Amino acid sequence: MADVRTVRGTHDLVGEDMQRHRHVTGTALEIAERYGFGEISTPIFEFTEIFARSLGDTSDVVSKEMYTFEDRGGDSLTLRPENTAGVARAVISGGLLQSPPLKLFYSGPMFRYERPQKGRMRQFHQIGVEVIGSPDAKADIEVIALGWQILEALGVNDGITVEINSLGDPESRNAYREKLVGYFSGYKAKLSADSQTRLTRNPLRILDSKDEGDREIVAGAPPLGESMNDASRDFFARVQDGLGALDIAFTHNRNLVRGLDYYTHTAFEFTTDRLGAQSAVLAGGRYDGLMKQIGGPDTPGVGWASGIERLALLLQGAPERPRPVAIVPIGPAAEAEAEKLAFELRRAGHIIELAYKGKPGQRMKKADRANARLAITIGDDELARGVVKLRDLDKGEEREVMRAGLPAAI
RNA sequence: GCGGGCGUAGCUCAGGUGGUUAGAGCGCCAGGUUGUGGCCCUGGAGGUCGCGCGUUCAAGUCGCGUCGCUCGCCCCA
Repeated sequence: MADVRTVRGTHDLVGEDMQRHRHVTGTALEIAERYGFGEISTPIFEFTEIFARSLGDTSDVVSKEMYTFEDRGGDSLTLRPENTAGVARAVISGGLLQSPPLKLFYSGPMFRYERPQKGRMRQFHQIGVEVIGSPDAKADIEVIALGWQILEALGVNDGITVEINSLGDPESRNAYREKLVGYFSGYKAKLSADSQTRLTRNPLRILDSKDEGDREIVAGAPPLGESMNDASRDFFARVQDGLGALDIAFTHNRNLVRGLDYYTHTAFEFTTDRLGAQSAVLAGGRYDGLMKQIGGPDTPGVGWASGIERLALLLQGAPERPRPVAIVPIGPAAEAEAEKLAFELRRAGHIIELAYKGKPGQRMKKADRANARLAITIGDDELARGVVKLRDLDKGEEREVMRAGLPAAI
């Protein structure tokens, strides 16, 4: 075999894979539109600074997973590892926030330099939504409901758990961070190497460490709730009540955190145990500090992203394609008539299969393999009489109809 | 970056302890059926056995290396 392959961690999407992919994006967009979301598409690369500033230098994504390169003009550019920063940038640079809230849906490729494994690629695709400009808990509820409904419409919400948590507002969060650092410092020597690093960089992340030893220490850590001020507590209560009123089942996972500074209040994750080591199918939260951090106005936001490949892995089978009608000409005169008929029926909205060549038997076979529901056969006899034969390929029954009445007859 | 598993036809896989022209099923193409699919029969195309080096009279098979894929760790969608 010739030595031509895709770059490690990338895949071609074709056939059933492509159908599943499109089914996910199509379904998601349709439902997002029901919620009043408009679609946005931002460039797949941005100035590196956009991601570095929004994600923070210490995050794994920025420190080791970005595809960064210098273009011919000397600018440092980066293939987007996620899309919230790009959308936020678009909102600022395009002055889109005239009448908040702005509700945006996107889908497209993202790039992270990681070791590929099940449900994880170097080029992967996400769908996502952002509500920008509303500090209201109703936005959090709506966004979670939208995610839930998309998974329901895709038929994959069986076996999915919705976990939510709150980090509180910046005041609560900072108070809690100090408490945590105080607590974990007492166990510093016993923490895993990773968590010792986190202690200075990102203490909240110690809470969801998977290390056994860490977990024992985490179990005794002071709960976040104690550090929350009334406003934060109230906000979280409204989110939970709102989800409860919609009968969306969720669990409160106190160790679910987002490490970055701009995250506030709600954090949530839709998880499954059907994706090997990857459990997150859809995840997001409120990011009230983000817009300001990348140089825009101090504007709140909430959103999520979901991996299309992961959703596609959960899909049972491939979505069915609409069945075509095949035209089978018999003889040279019918050949020309078939092309005219195909054009006419396609313009009338029908899906038409017309093979370029082959004997009638071969064409019938092709019609069958194309999963055609009907075959229209035309020979010299039919041509002379102004009729065509309609063959039902499921039942094997054949009948004659007038050529002139065709678009309506099929 | 670290660890496990696996690389033989388009796909799924056979190929005891090395042995001569490398096989099957599915799929594909054609014929049987010069105006009718599915089922059946017959034939055909398609392989540098991932790549390299080594051991040997002889390597798909053994050894070493390398590349790739895959699963897991970290982290994440």
